Amino acid sequence: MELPKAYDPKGVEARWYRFWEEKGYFHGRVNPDKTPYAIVIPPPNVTGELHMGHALNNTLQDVMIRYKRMDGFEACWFPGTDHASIAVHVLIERALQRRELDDLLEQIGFPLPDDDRPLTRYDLGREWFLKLGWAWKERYGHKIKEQLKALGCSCDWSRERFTLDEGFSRAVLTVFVRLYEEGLIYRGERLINWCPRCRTALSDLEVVYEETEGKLYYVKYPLEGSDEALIIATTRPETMLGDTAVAVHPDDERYRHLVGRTVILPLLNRRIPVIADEAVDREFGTGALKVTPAHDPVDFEIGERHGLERVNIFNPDATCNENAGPYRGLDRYACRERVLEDLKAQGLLVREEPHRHSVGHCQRCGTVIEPLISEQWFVRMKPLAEPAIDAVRQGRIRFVPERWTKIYFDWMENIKDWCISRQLWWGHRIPAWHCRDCRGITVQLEAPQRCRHCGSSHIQQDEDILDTWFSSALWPFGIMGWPDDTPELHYFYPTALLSTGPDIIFFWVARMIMMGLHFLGEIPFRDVFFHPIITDEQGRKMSKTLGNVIDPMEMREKFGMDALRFTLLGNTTKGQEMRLSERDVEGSRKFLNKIWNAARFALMNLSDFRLSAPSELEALIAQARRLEDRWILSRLTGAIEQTRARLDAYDFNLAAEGLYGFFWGELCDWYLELIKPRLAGSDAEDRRTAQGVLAFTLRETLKLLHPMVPFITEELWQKLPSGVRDAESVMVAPFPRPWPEHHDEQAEREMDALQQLVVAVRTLRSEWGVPPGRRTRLLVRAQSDEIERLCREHAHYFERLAGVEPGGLTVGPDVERPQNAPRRVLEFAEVFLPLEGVVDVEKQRERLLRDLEEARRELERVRRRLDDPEFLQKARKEVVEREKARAEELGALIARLEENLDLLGANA
RNA sequence: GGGCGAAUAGCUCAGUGGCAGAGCGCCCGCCUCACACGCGGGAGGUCCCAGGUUCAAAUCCUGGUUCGCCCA
Repeated sequence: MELPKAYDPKGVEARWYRFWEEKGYFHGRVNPDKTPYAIVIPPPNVTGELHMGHALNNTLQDVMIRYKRMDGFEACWFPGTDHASIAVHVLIERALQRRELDDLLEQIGFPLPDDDRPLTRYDLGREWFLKLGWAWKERYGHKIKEQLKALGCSCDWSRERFTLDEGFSRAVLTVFVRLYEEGLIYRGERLINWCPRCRTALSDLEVVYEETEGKLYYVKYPLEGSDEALIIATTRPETMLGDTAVAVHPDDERYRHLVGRTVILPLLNRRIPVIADEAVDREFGTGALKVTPAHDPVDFEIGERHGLERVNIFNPDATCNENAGPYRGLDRYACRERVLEDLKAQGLLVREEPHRHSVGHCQRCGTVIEPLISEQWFVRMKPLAEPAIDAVRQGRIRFVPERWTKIYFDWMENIKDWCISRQLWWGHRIPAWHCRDCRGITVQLEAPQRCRHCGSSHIQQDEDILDTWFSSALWPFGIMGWPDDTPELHYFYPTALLSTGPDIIFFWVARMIMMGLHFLGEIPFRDVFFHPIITDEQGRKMSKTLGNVIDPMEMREKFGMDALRFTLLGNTTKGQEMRLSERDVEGSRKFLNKIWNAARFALMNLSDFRLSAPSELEALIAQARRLEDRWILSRLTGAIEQTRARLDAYDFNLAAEGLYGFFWGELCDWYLELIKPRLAGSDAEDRRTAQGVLAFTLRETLKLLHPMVPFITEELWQKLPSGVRDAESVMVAPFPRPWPEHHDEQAEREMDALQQLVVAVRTLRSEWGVPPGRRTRLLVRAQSDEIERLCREHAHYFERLAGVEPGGLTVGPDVERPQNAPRRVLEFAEVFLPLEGVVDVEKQRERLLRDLEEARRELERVRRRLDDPEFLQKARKEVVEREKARAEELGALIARLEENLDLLGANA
């Protein structure tokens, strides 16, 4: 069988994905004979495209699910997408404004205006907008799914869900109704975060604060019936139009006499009281605070405590309303300018100074948030949070890396009620009906005919929809068919793992835990893995505006998806940041090419290798006696143990690096090189043994690698001689288990010594400029019989790997150094490489001196330890023994180095 | 303002009490019959700083410096 010289992933990937899918390997069944292992995907936004964060997170999940599937679990990865209410609104509304959606609008039959003026969602109205949303989803919603497939994700697509689907929506509404009935959802007037662009309320989490260069304005508020005035400091002078008090700290001597007096609010000439409240920061500004309960969270609370009036001065789009008097109709920033001008004109603006402060912005559209009094729906979080805290505290749910648990506790223990209503359309409409007659609210699953309280038929459904995260919180069980009592829920819930970015620990992870515990009485997942955030080489977040985005699909095009996957895995540490560069992906491609070529070499040498059954293979390797065979099998079983342990601990980088090192550094660099003569040789039995060990090692290694690099491993698997394969696809082959009988410490020790000797010879050759083709003799002065025997028995190693001529090895305890033979001194042996021609004595002396110095330094350190009675007394016995042995070795090494230096002077 | 984390080779990072590591990059030599996406060899370190604990500290503790993230 002839394979191309280089691995070309094009075509391979799509072909095998289709193969797996058609075989039904991705499907997870309710199967009582097996232990379930389930993962639910963090649902990507339906209109989104695969970015590097998706690629990372879904690679991690795919690795785990493939690993567990191969390892005998009933694995099921539940996929789906999220309707992403606000994100979709922002996208669609922006496109409407640019009139980029006219074809879709036409398609759904919306009567387009004749001109090309920008459209808003209000031009369409709710019904048309929803139609447009679905049409949009139809057109773009498949993209991300196709990209996940390109990534290799082995999701059970037969279980795919969309959060706005009928079934899932029922789960969402059911949860709403039940929480309402339990008193855990209420409606009330509160100060909320308002996005004037999206024209909706937001939860606290959806506000991102940014440090902004602003100004602090000092404004005079005259005292009634006096020439005196209080000076307040504010960053938002326009909100003074809504002031209903001025507050000072009760212990502030400067102002104590003013408490209870009245000041005249400038511009509007409203009389407002001076009050005392402990919330006032005496150090800030003048220590006197203007109080605007309707537009500031702190002021709101002060207002609550003092029964102050709440004057809302803004419309939903952040223009001023009638309460702003003469400023009515102005945008909030224009209003600020006018207020400042007017204050200045009246001599009430004392001064202004630069001031850095943080300003809240809408997470989705970036508009500055307006704190606003408004009637909204809230979830009472405390009762839900308590069991969720316990679940993590008791270790029923484990966070990896562990440090995130503290962050979780901090947030959960100070949790605030959650504003869940949104004044948007794309989402789950709140199942509440308001009665026009009695003002009562009827909350139920199906649309009622009459008000539950007064029986009136004048009822109207609440206009608002639910926060997208409200539905996401139900994902782990909603995806399994809840509220119906499905077999999937019994079998796959709780899931084994949730993998996600730490940026949504509160948004999503915490809320899933709360909802899962509340509605199913059980945690939604046992482990939560928080992966690092991907940045560019300089540690900057990837963003379109910065232009530093690395596109996964482009990487696939250039290097293949396996290369991208392997790169991501190799960089998945337990840190919080992952710097990614295209160069890394290129490096992974080289590894894949290495795999390809090693397999190519193996397959070329296995073309005549026939087996009746895989069991015959195991019998064959069981009798392998040669050192390199025993060694590679021992290393293989070590790699198996290690890979399992590392994957189980979510040490993805270590798992990837470990396999990289085993495959390249051991299998390719040493084993393949060592068996070449046997494969080409005439000893049929020996050849067959080598073939067997090779076939076995390759087969098991492909399995080990498969979860990480599924495509290339399947491609190669299918080329294995048929008797070697123990499954029709590597994806369903049994994941390797360590073979204790393959553990062979002696083989590893011996091989290590031989490797050191070979490297020593190679180093000499390289340093002395011996041409690669030139063969030499080699003399080894062995420290022990064991080493002597080892060298004698494996003389062919030196011939094969170190350019030693056949029969050119001399080994013994007292081998004399020939003239003009550079040497290398190891701890257990000395090697001499006789070279014809002139040897550079100086070069040789330098090298020996350097080694000698290092050895002396090291011995000094070891001696200091051994001379210390406390060390001898307190250190563990094996440590002391090791140090003693080491001192001896080093002593011998130094003696030999010194002797060699003397000889150099004497006979060179 | 509060919290969390990081600092180790030129770069990206592993290493968590007992001999300082990997990949990439760099330098030297090679198309050696799987692979130049390769092979062989090499150079390169104040493990951020200062104290402390310990027989022993890159590793544990305290303080500091710088950077990153989260919360208010």
